[in-house]
Amino acid sequence: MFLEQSGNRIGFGEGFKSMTINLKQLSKLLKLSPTTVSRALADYPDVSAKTRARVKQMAIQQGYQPNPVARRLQKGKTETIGIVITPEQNYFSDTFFIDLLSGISNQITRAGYELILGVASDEEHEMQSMRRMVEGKRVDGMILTLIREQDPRVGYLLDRDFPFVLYGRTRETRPYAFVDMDGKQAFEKACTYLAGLGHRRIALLNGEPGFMFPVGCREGYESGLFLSGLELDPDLIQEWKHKDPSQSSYRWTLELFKNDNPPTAILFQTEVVNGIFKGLDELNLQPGKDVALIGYDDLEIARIHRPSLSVLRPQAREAGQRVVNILMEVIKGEDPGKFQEIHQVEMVIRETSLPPS
Amino acid sequence: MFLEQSGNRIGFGEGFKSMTINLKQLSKLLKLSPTTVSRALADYPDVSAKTRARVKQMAIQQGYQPNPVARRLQKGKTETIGIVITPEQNYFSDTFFIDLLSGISNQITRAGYELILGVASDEEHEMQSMRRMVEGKRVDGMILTLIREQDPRVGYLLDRDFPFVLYGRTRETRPYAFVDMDGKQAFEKACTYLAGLGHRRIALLNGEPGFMFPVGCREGYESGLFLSGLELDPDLIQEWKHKDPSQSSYRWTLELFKNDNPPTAILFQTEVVNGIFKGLDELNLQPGKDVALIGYDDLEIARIHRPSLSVLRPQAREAGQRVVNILMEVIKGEDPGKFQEIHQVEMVIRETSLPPS
DNA sequence: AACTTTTCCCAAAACGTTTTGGAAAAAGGA
DNA sequence: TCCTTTTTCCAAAACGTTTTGGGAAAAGTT
Repeated sequence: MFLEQSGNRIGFGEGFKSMTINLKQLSKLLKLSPTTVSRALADYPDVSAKTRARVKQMAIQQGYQPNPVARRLQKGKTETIGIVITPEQNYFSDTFFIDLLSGISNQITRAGYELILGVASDEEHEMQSMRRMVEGKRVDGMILTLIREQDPRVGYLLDRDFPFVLYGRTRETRPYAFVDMDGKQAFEKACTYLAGLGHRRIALLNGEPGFMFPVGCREGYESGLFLSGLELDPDLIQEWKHKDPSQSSYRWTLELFKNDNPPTAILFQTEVVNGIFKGLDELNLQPGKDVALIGYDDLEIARIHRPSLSVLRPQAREAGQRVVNILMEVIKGEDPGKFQEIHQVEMVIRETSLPPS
Repeated sequence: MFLEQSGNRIGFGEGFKSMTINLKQLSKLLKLSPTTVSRALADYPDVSAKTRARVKQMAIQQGYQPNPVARRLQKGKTETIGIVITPEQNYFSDTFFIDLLSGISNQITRAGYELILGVASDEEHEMQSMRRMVEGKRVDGMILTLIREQDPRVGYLLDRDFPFVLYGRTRETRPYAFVDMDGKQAFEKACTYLAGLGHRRIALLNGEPGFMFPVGCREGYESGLFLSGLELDPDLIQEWKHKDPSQSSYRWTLELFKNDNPPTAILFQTEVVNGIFKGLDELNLQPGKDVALIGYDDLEIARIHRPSLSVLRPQAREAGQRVVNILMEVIKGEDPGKFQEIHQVEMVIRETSLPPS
């Protein structure tokens, strides 16, 4: 009733004619069964060294590569990891995120997996894109970034026992796997460093509330003040908006110096350094000289600007690789609670962290 | 010899237990054959309206979604599109690229396809990542960006008749599909506009040679000068480097004004505006007042800066959507040569394009 | 009533792998 | 020599769809 399987078909209206060989054809060439060929390539011990070598050589010669789709069906795995990004939040354009993505992508490729990308315009589409991946059986695991304090994605994935790893943390009592930067320790370190230089009025221009990262920054800042015997002044803490980082940070910079007792140093995310520079410029204050600055993230601008910006430098690439390695373990069935990593952040002292004048 | 298929298996050491129903289970519930259920869901005419409705309702109620991996195997398609990005070139961090990616991703999702992402550190890994996708049968088509004048990727894909679409163009005689921005027309427009304001010395700070985009920019610039009856002065054309855009553009800005007869206007890619601002600042020249500026790409900085930057604004999102629609046609077997689109670029006049003082 | 056509459904094949459960052949042991 | 163990290979099943090629029942047509 049906034609004998012919391997390569001539496309009817199909642009691309596959030139590649499949397992059945390869096994015919070798006068072996598909079973044996498959097992030889997978280094099973029940195929003799001689035939294994013969199979491998022929496979290379013929350029054979197992069809990933067929393998996925048989293995019951998609061999695919999903990630959803939200460009609206002016986050994706940071080089640190690209580094993270780069680490993730390379490690995924190394594992023979695929990374599929969703781009969502807002929180709702972000969830929708993730659900498509999860409920549509399109991925084996998810990577989440830009974590909020209350993050519905985490609850969603925990509820259905779906493997995932956070880059960051959230408020959630159930155990889950994450890789996070130690923002607290970083800001504490920066704060005590500045205090050690003699600064007494240190300001914090923090990220938008609702996200988890600024929480750690603030904790570190407060702890740093405390350790240095400085008092916390609520007027010296401001928050910029994700919607327009430059604009809001610019305004807050001006605001900070309306204070009767203005700061001599500012801690912030490097992302908003342009707004700060602009504000200081307008106030005729020299960065580094009149006001010490330490930013979180070592962006290009930090190195290029004169004076160059002292920064806290998270190792995003390494973190990305860890995220993937952990996710692979979780997919294998390991307990996610075992994988909770907090990475140290190094401080790079450049030209904007001098003692107060 | 084998167990009757049981649908959901209990995972042994597997983290995630699929809670979803498959076609066979759904058909059993409906007391229909899998064939009929499959055809009902696909709106084949040979299933009665009544059962079709019944099937669809049950499918929704049970949350049935066909397993994409199984469908791909049967259909002989991966339903997947590949793209490789190279963060090193400081290109990926531009919002215009994010817009492009956003358009691409949304349109791909709409088609029920997947977007897989490769991140490559250099040209060699870029090719390697693409070959993995193509030769490993992991995608049905490729999207290429950041196109070089001589681009080996294009020849590679043409040679094996693999579907692809360029965002941009290259030097290649064989027909291929592309969507490009009309950089030539854009720069011509900006140039004649400035000339119309009375500018006689207009400089071009162009992108790195080797890439295709700067070629069009220069053509448009030269054509704009010609149309305005202005002579071309090679001293007014400089090129910045992808490696460090800010630094090189800063240096070239200083260089331009060492000229005996310095420019009164500069055309450039907005990407490097920080370098230019810094250079002008150092020369005590006010942007917009002393030197007119028009940048290509409407980045955040262009809107936020005071004075705000006049720009050429490519519609990256729309272009991304077109790239996907075209790629779908090419995958279907349409002649790629039919799809060669050049999109117009609008000019947004803001505060940096005044007549010379 | 006896054909012909249309409507509606389905069993089996196919996509290309990996895994299962032997089985034949070779080697070892008495 | 005969039995046991080890080595080496393989046929068939399974993954979950879609497509193929009917076929039975219902509806029209003479």
